[in-house]
Amino acid sequence: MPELPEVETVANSMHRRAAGARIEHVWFSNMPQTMRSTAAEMEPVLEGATIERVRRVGKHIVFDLLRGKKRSDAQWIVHLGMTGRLLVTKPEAEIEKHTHAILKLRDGNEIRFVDPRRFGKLSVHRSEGGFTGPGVEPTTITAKDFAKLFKGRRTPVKSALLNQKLLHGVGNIYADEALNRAGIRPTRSTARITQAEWKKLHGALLKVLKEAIKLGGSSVSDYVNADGEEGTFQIRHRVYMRTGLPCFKCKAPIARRVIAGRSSHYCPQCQH
DNA sequence: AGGTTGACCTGGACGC
DNA sequence: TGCGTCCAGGTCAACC
Repeated sequence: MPELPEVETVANSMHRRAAGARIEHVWFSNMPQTMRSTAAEMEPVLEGATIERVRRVGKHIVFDLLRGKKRSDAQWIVHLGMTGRLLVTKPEAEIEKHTHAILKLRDGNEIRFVDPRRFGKLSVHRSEGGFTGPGVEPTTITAKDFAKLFKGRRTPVKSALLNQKLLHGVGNIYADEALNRAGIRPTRSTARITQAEWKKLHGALLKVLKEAIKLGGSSVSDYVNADGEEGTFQIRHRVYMRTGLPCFKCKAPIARRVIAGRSSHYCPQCQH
């Protein structure tokens, strides 16, 4: 499900519902692949802590915690993978298949992590400055720094956009949508993109991400926010999952090609 | 060192 | 109805 706009929507809705709540008890499924930290590492960090803030960093959801009145030295990090959902529910709500974590809150609600494909990850993070993510934030980077990020690389621009160590937060949908709006083919080498095109791509990416955040993200199959509500940006998709359908601008059929193992959608006439 | 591929998972859609 | 194939919002380790 989750790229920057979806993760931001989940983090914000989770913050609204759970900020200030105290965690009384936690439970984790017996699925070691989902736990980047062990249950034994996470339990003492979470139990008895108060949720100070929930926010997005890249594609990660960061829980800032309080121990009494003091900031905890540890943060709880949730990565939704492909199909992860982080929900606030009443305790009597049916426990769905593939539930991997339940946090019981003092206010009576529960935070639940549900993830059928188990590509999601739960972990504890400890460091001086807190969790900063693998790369740079696409929403705040300047056009100049954006172009600099990709300098000296020889890879399809699509692969570069998906590289979380450079920009973090951009995934398959928004990479395709930004490239379409900038008129650049996903197969183009980063080495042969002009300054003017970098500027255009930066602008297009920013615009697409902002608009998607405003619409609560894209619900393609099963993505929902912490309140179980779907996003609506999928109705604005111009290329993603529109293979063979006519381009909205020129009517040419949208093409699909696999780049870096991910299907990439583009207009063969509008994107060069 | 940087770039690409396949593995990790479940489940839904589609063809026969 | 069922079975086989392909595909899906993401990362990693293992190769070139």
